[in-house]
Amino acid sequence: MLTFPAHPTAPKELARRRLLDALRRQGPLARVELGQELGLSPATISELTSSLLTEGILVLDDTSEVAGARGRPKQRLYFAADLGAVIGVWVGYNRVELRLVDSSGRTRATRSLERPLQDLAPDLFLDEIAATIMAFATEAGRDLTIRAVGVAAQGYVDSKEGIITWSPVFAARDIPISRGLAERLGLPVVVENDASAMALAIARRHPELRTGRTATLMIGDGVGMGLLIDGELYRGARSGGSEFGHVRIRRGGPQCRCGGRGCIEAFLADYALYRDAQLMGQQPAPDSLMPTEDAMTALLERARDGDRALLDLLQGAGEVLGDAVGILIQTLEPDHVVICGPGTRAWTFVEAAFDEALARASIPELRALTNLRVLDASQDLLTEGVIFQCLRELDLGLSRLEAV
Amino acid sequence: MLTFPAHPTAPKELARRRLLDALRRQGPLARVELGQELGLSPATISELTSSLLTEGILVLDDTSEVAGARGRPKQRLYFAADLGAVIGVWVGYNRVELRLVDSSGRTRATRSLERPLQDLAPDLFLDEIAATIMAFATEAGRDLTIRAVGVAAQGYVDSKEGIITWSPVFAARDIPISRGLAERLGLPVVVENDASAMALAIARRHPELRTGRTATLMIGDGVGMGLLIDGELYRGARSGGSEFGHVRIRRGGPQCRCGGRGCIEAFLADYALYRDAQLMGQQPAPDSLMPTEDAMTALLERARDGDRALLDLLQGAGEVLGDAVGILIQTLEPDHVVICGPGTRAWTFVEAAFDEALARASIPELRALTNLRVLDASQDLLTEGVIFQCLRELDLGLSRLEAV
DNA sequence: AGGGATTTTTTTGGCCATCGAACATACGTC
DNA sequence: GACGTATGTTCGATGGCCAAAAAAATCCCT
Repeated sequence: MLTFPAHPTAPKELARRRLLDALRRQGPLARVELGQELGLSPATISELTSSLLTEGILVLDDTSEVAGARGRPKQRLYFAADLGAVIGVWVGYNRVELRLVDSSGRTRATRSLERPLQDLAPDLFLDEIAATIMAFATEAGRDLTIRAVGVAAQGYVDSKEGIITWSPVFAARDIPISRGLAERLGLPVVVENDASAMALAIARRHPELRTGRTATLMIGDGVGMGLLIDGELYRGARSGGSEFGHVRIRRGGPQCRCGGRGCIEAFLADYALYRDAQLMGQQPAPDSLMPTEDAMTALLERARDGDRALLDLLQGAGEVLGDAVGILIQTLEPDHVVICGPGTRAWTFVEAAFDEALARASIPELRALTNLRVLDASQDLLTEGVIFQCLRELDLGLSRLEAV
Repeated sequence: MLTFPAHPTAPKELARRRLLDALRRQGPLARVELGQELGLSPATISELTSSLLTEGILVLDDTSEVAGARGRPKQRLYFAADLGAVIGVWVGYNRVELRLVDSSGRTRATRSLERPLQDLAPDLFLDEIAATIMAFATEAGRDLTIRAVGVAAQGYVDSKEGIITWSPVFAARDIPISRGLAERLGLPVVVENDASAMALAIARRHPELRTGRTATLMIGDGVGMGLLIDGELYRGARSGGSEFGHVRIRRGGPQCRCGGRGCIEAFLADYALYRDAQLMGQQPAPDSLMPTEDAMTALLERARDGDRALLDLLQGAGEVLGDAVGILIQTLEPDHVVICGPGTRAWTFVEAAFDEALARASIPELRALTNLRVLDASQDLLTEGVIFQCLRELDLGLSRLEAV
């Protein structure tokens, strides 16, 4: 199978789809809860779920028992684990993260590879990725049928067409990820901007972020932003994410990977901090390679030891971040702003300057309406987010009714 | 009546509401067109419309005849004109615009008043506005029942609660417009940010702006931004609009009305241009009052005559505007960006610098996805936009079924 | 002029998704 | 062990919606 099933149109299939999607988004739910969620009567829910149960699509979920309540206990329902699996892939500058999750959402295996891909031509790039996925699948998913693959990548992604239009981490442009991988793997492929994937995954863990507007700022290899409106991804002009990291926040500022100058990313991303720190220390400027995790830990260590110049650098980064969040608040007035990613590891050294800059860059009345939080979210969530989207696409197929 | 009717929940009323809303948004439509729009069969549409016609809510619309087509001609339907009227009010720094529109959307009267309101205390402010509306209603709407009032204002508006939380043009804060006017007028009141109202009105005239994301930048007394997603208003944290004009785009830039420095508005708004032009001409800085329309025309005249300093000033404004649109594109990736408002009158002197700045401030691949247009939209649209929202709220009442 | 051709609108009969109400079930509690 | 409470199921009935057929209103061609 190469493509995902189409959206159902028949009324009954639509109801099934809404029910399955509610389960996917809200986790295991009892029938009464589904009824409230979907605005349907217990009778209708009972009919829908009984067929889904006999078809083996749903199962009773014993793990999430709520004891101590009066009355007949709730029976929570969730997806069966034997409906196949999906693989989520995050492609970074010189690293690839893989995750295999079964239909019930349980992670079966993960893998992390150091593998520089940035200079490959599109075809070779696709060959490499496909081979990596295939190897992972045969090794980790022996007993499972792989149903789909999700890819999260930095940059501007057209997730409708499945193309990485432009990415700061690949030399090639307009890489047809979906088509290319689908041909090589014989599976449907979802492509998502990595910050969007992160936003989705975080919202799954924090239900309060699923109502209203949540802007999730991810700082790491680059700076990305994912915007959720009532838990659903806001998609830009071509179904892509946002390139908030390349908002030019300082005129004539430092060089950025995108070719511009003074982008937010050029102050906050790992490579930018590393580059500037090296320069300050009179050490030769590194070539454009990404710093290793060890190098960044060492940098943090220097800051902890009170390296004045480095602390100034981080303070400058905090200022830029404050201005950036100011722009977000003034432009979008989100209910929640989440700052996450590896870039938050230096938060203690950044916070003061951030607060001060944000105070100057936003109107107090508006700032007060926005709930700000800094999360130490692990990179694992990137693959989780795109896998979640994959599963939702596959659920469309499950909502189809078999002719009997 | 003080409040708007609640959203219907019964299935039939919901269908009526969807039908009426489609008519309100897409203008007069034939039954077949309604069927396609709503995904309902001709049979269902026929049943729904026949009752709406006998109830006198809809009428046949002869004005929009399409000749030359084969087959039986379409009968377009639209709202009857005798279901009452609404008044739309735009409250500016020292001007109030009024418009009276009947239920069929036809403008029956307009009025424009010079009336400084900015220094009044909330209660007096509400008294003034209420008196103005009342006078206009008794004079212009003699034969019509006024059903509701819509208010468009600059600043951060909580349109759910009907409060102007913060506005650069009023000294007072948290003005309870909805409640205050509803008490004084005995009518339900809609409050909307003025740029949002403008965005709605423009989208009504340009159907292509109703699909995808449209960011409408309005430059005039201040700088506002309204964001539409598939024709529907994006609402921030507290159902407000956006205060994009107070994004701080230059550190330590010129003073802004909001108290900050270097806001977009402080470079582009009429008062800012006027102030800076006066300063340049060695003339005494004007007090904080808004320039009159005449003063701005004179300014434009000086630019046409080749006043070097003034042209530089406008060029600087163009640069800021380019950077601002760059931020919009990088953050939201809208399908359309519309620049409108009185501030566009100097466009010829601004354009070159704008283009250059925008090119530097955005990634070419993303910029290419955004359709940019500059519209010479008149201020009249402000009242039209908020009236449109009023009518939609009132349509909720029409979608209710009478017990028979 | 008149008889298709074409498209819109109405009418009719029937289906099926959903619901209300009664019933069955499975606990805690006293 | 009876009662209270909440969840889940069964069954008959409702009514929103549709497909198909018919009617209506124009254009078009001979």
